[in-house]
Amino acid sequence: MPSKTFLNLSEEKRNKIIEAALNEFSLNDYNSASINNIVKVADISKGSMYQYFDNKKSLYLYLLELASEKKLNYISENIDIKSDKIFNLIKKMHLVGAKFDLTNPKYSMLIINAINETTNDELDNISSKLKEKSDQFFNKYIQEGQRNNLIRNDLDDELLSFLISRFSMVLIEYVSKKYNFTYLDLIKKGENKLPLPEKELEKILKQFITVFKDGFKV
Amino acid sequence: MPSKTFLNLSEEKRNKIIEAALNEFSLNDYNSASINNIVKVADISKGSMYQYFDNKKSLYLYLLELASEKKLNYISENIDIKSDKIFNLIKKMHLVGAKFDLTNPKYSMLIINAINETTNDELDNISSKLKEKSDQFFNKYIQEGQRNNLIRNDLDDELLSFLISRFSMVLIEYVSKKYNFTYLDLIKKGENKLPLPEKELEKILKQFITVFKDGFKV
Amino acid sequence: MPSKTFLNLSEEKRNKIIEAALNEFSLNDYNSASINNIVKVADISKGSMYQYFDNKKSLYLYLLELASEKKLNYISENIDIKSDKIFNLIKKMHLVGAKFDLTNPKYSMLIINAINETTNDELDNISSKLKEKSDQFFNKYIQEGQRNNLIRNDLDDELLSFLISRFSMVLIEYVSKKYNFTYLDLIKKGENKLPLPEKELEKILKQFITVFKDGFKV
Amino acid sequence: MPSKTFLNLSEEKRNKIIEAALNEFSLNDYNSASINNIVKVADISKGSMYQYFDNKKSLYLYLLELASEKKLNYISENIDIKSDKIFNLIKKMHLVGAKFDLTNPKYSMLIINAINETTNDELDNISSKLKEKSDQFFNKYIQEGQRNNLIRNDLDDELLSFLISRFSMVLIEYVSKKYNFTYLDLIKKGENKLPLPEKELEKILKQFITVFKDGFKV
DNA sequence: CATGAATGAGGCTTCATTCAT
DNA sequence: TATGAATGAAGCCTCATTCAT
Repeated sequence: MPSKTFLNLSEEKRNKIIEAALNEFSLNDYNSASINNIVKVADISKGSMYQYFDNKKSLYLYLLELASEKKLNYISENIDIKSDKIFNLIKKMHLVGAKFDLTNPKYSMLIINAINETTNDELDNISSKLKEKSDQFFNKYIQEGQRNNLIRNDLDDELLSFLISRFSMVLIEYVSKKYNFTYLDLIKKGENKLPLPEKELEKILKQFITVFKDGFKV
Repeated sequence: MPSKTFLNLSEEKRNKIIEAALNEFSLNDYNSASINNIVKVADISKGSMYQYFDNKKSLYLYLLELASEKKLNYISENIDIKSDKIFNLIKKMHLVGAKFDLTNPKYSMLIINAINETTNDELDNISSKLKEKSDQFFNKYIQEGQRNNLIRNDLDDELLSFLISRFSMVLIEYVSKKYNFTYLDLIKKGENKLPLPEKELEKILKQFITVFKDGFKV
Repeated sequence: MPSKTFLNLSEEKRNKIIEAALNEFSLNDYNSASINNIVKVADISKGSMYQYFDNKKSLYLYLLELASEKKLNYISENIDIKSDKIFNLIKKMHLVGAKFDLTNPKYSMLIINAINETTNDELDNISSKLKEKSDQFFNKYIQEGQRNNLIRNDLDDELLSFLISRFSMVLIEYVSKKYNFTYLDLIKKGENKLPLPEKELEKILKQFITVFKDGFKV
Repeated sequence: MPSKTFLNLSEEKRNKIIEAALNEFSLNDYNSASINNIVKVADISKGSMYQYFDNKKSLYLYLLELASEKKLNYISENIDIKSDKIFNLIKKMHLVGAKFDLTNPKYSMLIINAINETTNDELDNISSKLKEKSDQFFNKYIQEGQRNNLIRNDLDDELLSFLISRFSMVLIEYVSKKYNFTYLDLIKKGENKLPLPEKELEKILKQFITVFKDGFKV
């Protein structure tokens, strides 16, 4: 979505722009985010911004793509898809995903905000698309689990992947509630460090997986 | 939150205003919703609107209260809290909740939008408050279930209620995905009728409950 | 300026309205003062206010008249015009005037604000009129002093009365600066009590009179 | 306070805007002055104005600074501080100040209006600040006069400078009263020319100084 | 005589985008 | 390629006043 001009920019300048835009779009929803603010913070002219990106939407979608790519890369770099049993695999996916979110709160928040953009016509259902993508990602593993008789077959695979997918989206919310911090704090502080010991994160995930595997009942 | 002036209005006029505002706030997030639009549709002057409500926020919170009240009333009228076993009770709650959402899509969408207002400082964390309230509502039943040894005690009750609570928020999303309609359609058409047979709704819920009760595993 | 209706009101109600209006007009200049606010605080309907007074200006001028009258009464009650020598008389006038201002800050502030209304066409030069009135009041005494050879005759009597008159308008400002309080504080606290010992007020006035009588020079 | 954008404008355009704003703020108090009016007269779009200045206050403070600077420059260019005896110096200061006011009525009126802004919280006590500055300016000379035994030491130097300072603020008022013109006339006509012979101005000032030096008494 | 609902003009401000240089 | 000045629609909100009941 960005012009060649943008891609030819020095990395430093490009990053400054991305950083400024990321900040704005992670702290505001699409409509409330302001291009004016972004160019001010990035210290570039408005004309330049519109030479790099056709319009607000284009910039937004580019950032979103960047964030998605970054997250996917992080996950695929930190997980060994094949090695494990299904429930362990799912646990690891969530663990790695959560670690990405917590150490890249701006990117993560951007994606969350996009998922919340349910009413904005201008963005052609970006929210639905993102959710669908996530649902389908998990669906592969669910189906495989069912084929291997590790996951019960009397339940709709779409339902199961929907559940897993949605809960991957609120996991951080639970963690932050339990450990008393907010995304906003993480974003404002700057990032990089886990706000809780990894062991604790794993404990929570273990419980999550137990629920999904065995259910609530005694 | 509304002034006496508003409450003294003829019911017809009051409803026209509520309807117009509801429409705007269910189709747009808080910032994007426009008072100008609302007064145009309600066919009143801007000055009047501001004699009814102190400001945009006040109108919004009033609508939200209205919606919450309406939903709670609907649920308490359609459910017999005491009569049932825990998992049946939860199933019924969700069934009734879903029925409300599907037959009152504007009110429902308003609440959903409020839950998505995670970035708007002006609304003093309305999203968190709503979620917290829902979490605590379910927590009571979870704790009771644990006391009665119907729900396992080795899992954090907050985690379990968090899961149930969040699930109640996305249930309709799954239903609409499965039955190929969208909230927007329901809102635009006008309301009242379930867009799918109640039996089907129950079937879906039965599966959901099975998952929560027994888990994914074979 | 008020209607008979207003004058026939119970004293209590009338005072409530006056008090509310006084508050608004002492804390805001004419344009910024809001009838809406006044009726809200006075707890009467807008319709009533417009039955008591033709319009904003009419209410304002009424209050101003009230304040002027009150101040003049206070002064004439607390001073024995004839008994004294000219400079003593002037000193006493200022002392009494200052005491009125400090114990009736709302009325006083209203008058000060009116004197500051130099740009508002709507008020037909109320500021000039008030100043002129004050100038002429002092002019009588200056002329008499000159006739009696107590005040030098080589200086324009208008200039001298102008100086005395303007000084009377800023006296409180100096006092409040010297004694570290503000009109706003007095108004907000409620009134009645001198914020400094009367002796101190007299000391300041003694100096002032010395200046006017004998000048700066050694 | 203005943006670079504004400073980069052609002098012609910049002056047109300043002129329009000056007009509005000299003829109206802060609250009553209208940005809408200004942009209409200056023939620019509202959006442009807000690219030049952050907000109304910023524009206002810029004009005020401009006016203060212009007046100070005028005074320092037309007076030889060192050469004179104290009372002569004070007379000259007032003469030069009065000449500035009469030949730059818009700037002068703007400052006077600012001094009258006693009730507006938004302007953070601009009135007090301006007065204090003036008081302190004169205080230096009063203190020096006292050190050199030209001004009596039995009177509070703050009181003396307060008096001189306040009377510098009303001098023009007396002149215009005596010579039958108004600021408004000067502003509306355009400026530049003294509305009375300089000799006459000097005569008035001579009397003023006599009062301050020698007092009223025979 | 009291009420209070209705009004619409006008207030300040922000916005995404364009285009001549 | 970069710039930054220009725009005008739209945002929320306040106001003094009127008039039917």
